[in-house]
Amino acid sequence: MKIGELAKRSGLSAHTIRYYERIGLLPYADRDRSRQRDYDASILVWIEFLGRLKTTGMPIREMLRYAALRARGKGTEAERRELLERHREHVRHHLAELQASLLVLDTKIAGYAGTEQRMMDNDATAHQRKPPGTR
Amino acid sequence: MKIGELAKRSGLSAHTIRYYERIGLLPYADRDRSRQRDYDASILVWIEFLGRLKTTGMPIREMLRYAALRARGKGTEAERRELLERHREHVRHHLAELQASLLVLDTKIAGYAGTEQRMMDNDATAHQRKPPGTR
DNA sequence: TATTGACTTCGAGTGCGCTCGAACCCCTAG
DNA sequence: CTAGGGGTTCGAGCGCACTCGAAGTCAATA
Repeated sequence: MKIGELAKRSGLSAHTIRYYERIGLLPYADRDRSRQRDYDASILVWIEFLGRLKTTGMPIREMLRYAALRARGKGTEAERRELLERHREHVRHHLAELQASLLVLDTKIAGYAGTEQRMMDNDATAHQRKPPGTR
Repeated sequence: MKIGELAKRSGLSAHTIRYYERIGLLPYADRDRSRQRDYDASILVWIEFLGRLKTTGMPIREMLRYAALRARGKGTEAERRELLERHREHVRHHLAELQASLLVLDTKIAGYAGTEQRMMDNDATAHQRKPPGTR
């Protein structure tokens, strides 16, 4: 598979794939006789996993640490697991925050729904202090 | 309340507060006789809500649209509600993705836990195609 | 043989959301 | 009266994760 095909299949752009290889997120790809990258389908599994890490907010720095351990192969399993477990905690935390904020959003929206015809003004522009005497 | 105090209470830096005012996320603050910003505690409510929007991934551009409607005051409730409802959909979507990825993470971690002494190698470095003849 | 189009490397540019430093001002306490 | 510790404006710089363009190579097709 050449880079264009992999781009289509992975959803990454060819530019991004080269960038990922450059920084070490993707292993250096074999080249064919004309120096073009030639991929095995198995790379898609790795790219998809990277996508999961990205979706869950892992910075590239951290992915690189994981990728490096992975490239070193056997004997790094415990470290990889720890890295992933730490990350999982971040994700759980973020998830909880998101859920809490979603509730706030729901409340706010419900407030607007109530305002629709009643104009209860739950959200006035009343930040500028104007106690008698100021200004 | 001066900017330093507000910074402490809101968790934003004074630099960030000024930046937010500059771009229009925070209303232009009244100044005292020596041209220093003087805040009413009610601004904290708004900052906290901005934090929710930020936590849930709303870009500043969008927050600005909301802030502008809010500043216009009455008559913009329906628009504000719509904006928030659209955002809520984004959040729900993101939440779902996060949950799915969390499951993947769990599975992966469980795989490593199993590998701990057994070395099942669920994650080999086998991307470089090497069918007999290549290279 | 000529053209087409996907590939190559390299380095510069982009958008986002801050973050910081410089140079200056003003009030209060010692 | 002086020193300190706030504050002010302004514009430049930063870290992240791409994204793009230029200039060139290569192989398959008309």
